[in-house]
Amino acid sequence: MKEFEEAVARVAEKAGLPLDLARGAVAVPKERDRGDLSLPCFPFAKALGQPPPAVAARVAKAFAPDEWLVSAEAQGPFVNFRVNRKAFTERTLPAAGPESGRSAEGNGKTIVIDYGSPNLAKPLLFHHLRSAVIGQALSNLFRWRGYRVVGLNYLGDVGTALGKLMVGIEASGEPRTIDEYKRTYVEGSRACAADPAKMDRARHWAKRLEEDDPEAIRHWEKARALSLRAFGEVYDRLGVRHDVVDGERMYVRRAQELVDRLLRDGKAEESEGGVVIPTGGETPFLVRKSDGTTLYGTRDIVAAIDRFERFGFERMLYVVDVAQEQHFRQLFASLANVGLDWAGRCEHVAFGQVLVGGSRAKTREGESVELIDVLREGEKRALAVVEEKNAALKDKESVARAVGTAAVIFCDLGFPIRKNIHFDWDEILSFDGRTGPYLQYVHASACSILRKGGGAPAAWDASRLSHDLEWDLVRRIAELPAAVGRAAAECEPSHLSSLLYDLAREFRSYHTAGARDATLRVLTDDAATRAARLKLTDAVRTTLAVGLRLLGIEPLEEM
RNA sequence: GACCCCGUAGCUCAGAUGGAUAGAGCGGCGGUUUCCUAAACCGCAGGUCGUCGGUUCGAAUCCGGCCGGGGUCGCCA
Repeated sequence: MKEFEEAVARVAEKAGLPLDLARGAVAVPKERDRGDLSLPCFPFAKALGQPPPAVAARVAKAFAPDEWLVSAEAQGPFVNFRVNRKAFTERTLPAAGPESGRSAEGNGKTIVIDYGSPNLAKPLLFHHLRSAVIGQALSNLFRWRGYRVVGLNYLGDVGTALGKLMVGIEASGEPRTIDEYKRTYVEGSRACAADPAKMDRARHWAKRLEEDDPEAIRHWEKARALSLRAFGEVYDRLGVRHDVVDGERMYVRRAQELVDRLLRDGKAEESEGGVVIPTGGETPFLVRKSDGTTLYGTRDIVAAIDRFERFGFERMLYVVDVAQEQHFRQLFASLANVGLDWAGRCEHVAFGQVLVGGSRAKTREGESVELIDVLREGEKRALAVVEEKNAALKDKESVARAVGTAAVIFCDLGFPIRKNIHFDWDEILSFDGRTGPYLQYVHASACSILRKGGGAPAAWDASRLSHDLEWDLVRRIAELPAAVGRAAAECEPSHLSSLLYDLAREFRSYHTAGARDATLRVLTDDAATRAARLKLTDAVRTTLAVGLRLLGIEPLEEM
């Protein structure tokens, strides 16, 4: 909290150190029992011509207790301060409400987030999870910071994959259900792999679709409607929502027009039978193939322009696999090179890949697992645990579904997104340890205490929270706004998930300490202590709930 | 070959702006349930932070070389 850090800086100033340098030096000790705030004195040593320990001693000597700080102790080259716990607690706990971490920093700014990007007529596979879940968390985080967010799903709805589906349709007739579509696609895809003539046929269909051939469009429309329904089932479970659903096909015509215009304006040039945009440092960006058709990258340029015109964004994030880093570097360089001054507003939020047995899961070889199957299996396993642990619970099915989903989501958001994920059923669907279900569990146990204790009291006395375990929790709760801010600023939800896990673990530790020592129980006999502890428990509960919702995980009251 | 990422405990990974004894989870071993949810908690074992060098009062963190792994490198998306 700002006031307390400022108080430390002012002590340093009193000792004759430069105020702005002191402000930047204030830190939180890594070992929390050393103190609440610290001042490493190395930066001042040179300016004052004194060794750091001497500076530290000098600062400690200049200290006098005030309403913010109660003690200062020089320990070697550091000065460690203890804050006025009562004052800090009285500010922290009331702030931990349902609006915790919210800010207005993004007011008036629009951010477009492109996440999901499934392909038509193909099921969502496990590795599609990442873009959707990370993108949704970023949407939530930026909305919480006051931005207007446009969550955009950009469908892969052109290209030879669609052609392969058509080949399947020609062989086995028009599919009626999603499962039939899936089978038809796989059949068509296999046929094309085995027979070059079929592959040509698929390319032919793809071209017809690009040329707005009515029959091709009719198939496309049906495939689109059914696919969206199938995607919707998965997205609903994951809490993934989009504001806009676009697709590549809407840009095919404009892509050709763009290439013509760029050629006329001298922004693009012919090369080896195709057309490229020079990108400076990067490899030239191919925007038209020698057969005259455009590529997805061409459509990406048109899409970016279209989105800028439609939404007037301050920033646009592409939440896409790290393997496409070079593509996006080329894309952004191309946007800049054709003279779009807002090119710098586009960013690639790159996440790691899903590995199966050490190497990348490939969609085409069918190595990956269907996402819906993972979610169903998670629900099944969670239901078995619920039956075992809490058979009397009502609504077991929906709890099990929430728990299974939480496990899957936390695999994506519990660690820095750039890390690869090793696919393993038991790892993905683990409910033990540092997992989504653990966070739900701790939240549920806090809810349980509050139910038994009659909820959070209106009046409470912060000085009753005198135990170190309680102080740890208060400090942790105070970190939420900064964690949310940093998660959004760095597009890194794990800054938030890490804090939630630390908070949950410390609360659980506190909770079980009450089992060994009855004087530490929240629901203790002394009314004033009980009220203060209930307030603390409620702040923990609320902080977990707010954080989990931002991650897209449902906080459960019972499980 | 070029460019990008990565290398921390048996396994999977945390360690923002360089700072005081490098931390979790899983797995292993040993404890804890007449007590607010044991999906938990407490304890123990386990690390030359790939390697060599540099910058610095101080390096897992910054810079360079090397070794090892992954990714990408215009006519797929």
